[in-house]
Amino acid sequence: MKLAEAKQQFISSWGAFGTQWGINRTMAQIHALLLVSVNPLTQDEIMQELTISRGNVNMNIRDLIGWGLVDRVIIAGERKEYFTAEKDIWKVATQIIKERKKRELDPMIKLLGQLENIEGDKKDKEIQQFTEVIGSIKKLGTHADKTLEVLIKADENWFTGSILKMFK
Amino acid sequence: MKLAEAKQQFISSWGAFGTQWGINRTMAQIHALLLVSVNPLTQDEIMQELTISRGNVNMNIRDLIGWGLVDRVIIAGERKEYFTAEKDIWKVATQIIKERKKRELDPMIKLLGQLENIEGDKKDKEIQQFTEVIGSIKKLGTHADKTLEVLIKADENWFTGSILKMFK
DNA sequence: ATTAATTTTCAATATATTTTGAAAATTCAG
DNA sequence: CTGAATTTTCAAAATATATTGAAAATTAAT
Repeated sequence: MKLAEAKQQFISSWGAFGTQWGINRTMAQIHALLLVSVNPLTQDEIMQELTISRGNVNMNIRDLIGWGLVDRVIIAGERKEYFTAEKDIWKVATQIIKERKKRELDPMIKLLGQLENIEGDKKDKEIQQFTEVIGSIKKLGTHADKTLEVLIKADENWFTGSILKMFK
Repeated sequence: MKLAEAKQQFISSWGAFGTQWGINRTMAQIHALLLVSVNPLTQDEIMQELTISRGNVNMNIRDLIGWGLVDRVIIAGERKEYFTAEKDIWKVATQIIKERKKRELDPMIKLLGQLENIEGDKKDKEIQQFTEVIGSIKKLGTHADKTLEVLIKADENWFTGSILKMFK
């Protein structure tokens, strides 16, 4: 397979993959494009490469920066801003985990905590089952939370082998 | 908080939570409803409870059955079908993991394998970086795949005991 | 075999999400 | 400070996704 074709395929598939996980297709595609670009790109280059509008690039780039996956790069003597993606996949993964945990898991656990205390007869079958289900989801969530916490803090070692240090 | 209110809140939040993870809101809500229902429900009861159409209930119930999260229940002497959800949250979680792995992670790893072999000069910076990025994503994916495989096969001790050891 | 109850399908419709593009805001060189 | 280059915003338009509801198919009782 030729490089250009493979790049296209990767960008397109990464976008589709993201969609299945609740991530905006274009955001995933921009991320993919920056992952396989050796040099930082400008908004115009991204527009051209993916044939999408300026506003779309701008908004999604900002989101990606918010997710900590993309950085602005200032190139001396250049007026335009450039953008680059973290190439160390381990860092990318932990960053995504960290953000989703913060944005979604933590609030869910908090909510479940609020739903645990139900007024009424503790012997009531309905109440019993409800508290049981809520309690166990919360427990599972809390476990996952702690596990991910450790995972994020762990160093790259368990992700066996050395990756991509050359591009940093 | 009253039970009815808490149920409502749980169903609604579970729906919103699902949405963030690429799961149809209604499907998540039906699942939540069945999770907190002591007895199996009919399509009509689900329609009423969530104020959604018959077709919607039917399609999403079928999806949920496809995900292995909901079962048809035959009640002797009753013409209508009843539906119930697995209440053991550990089983629910492993089932979801298993399905998403099969439906999404495995195909992605397969694709990455195909993108790894690029024609051309192996010394070319573009080609080098591309193969490096694809390779490392594939490696991470494979690692996650294996980890989840073990997780799925493990019994509930993972949940109650300490999953954390693995990453230390 | 008939028919009433129930489930399933799917084209049409409604809703939610994403994208555009031009105007406004900002930045910075001269 | 001025104004051209660049970035940002956001209402309107386009697209994608979910939902409806009635007709068709299936099921099971008589």
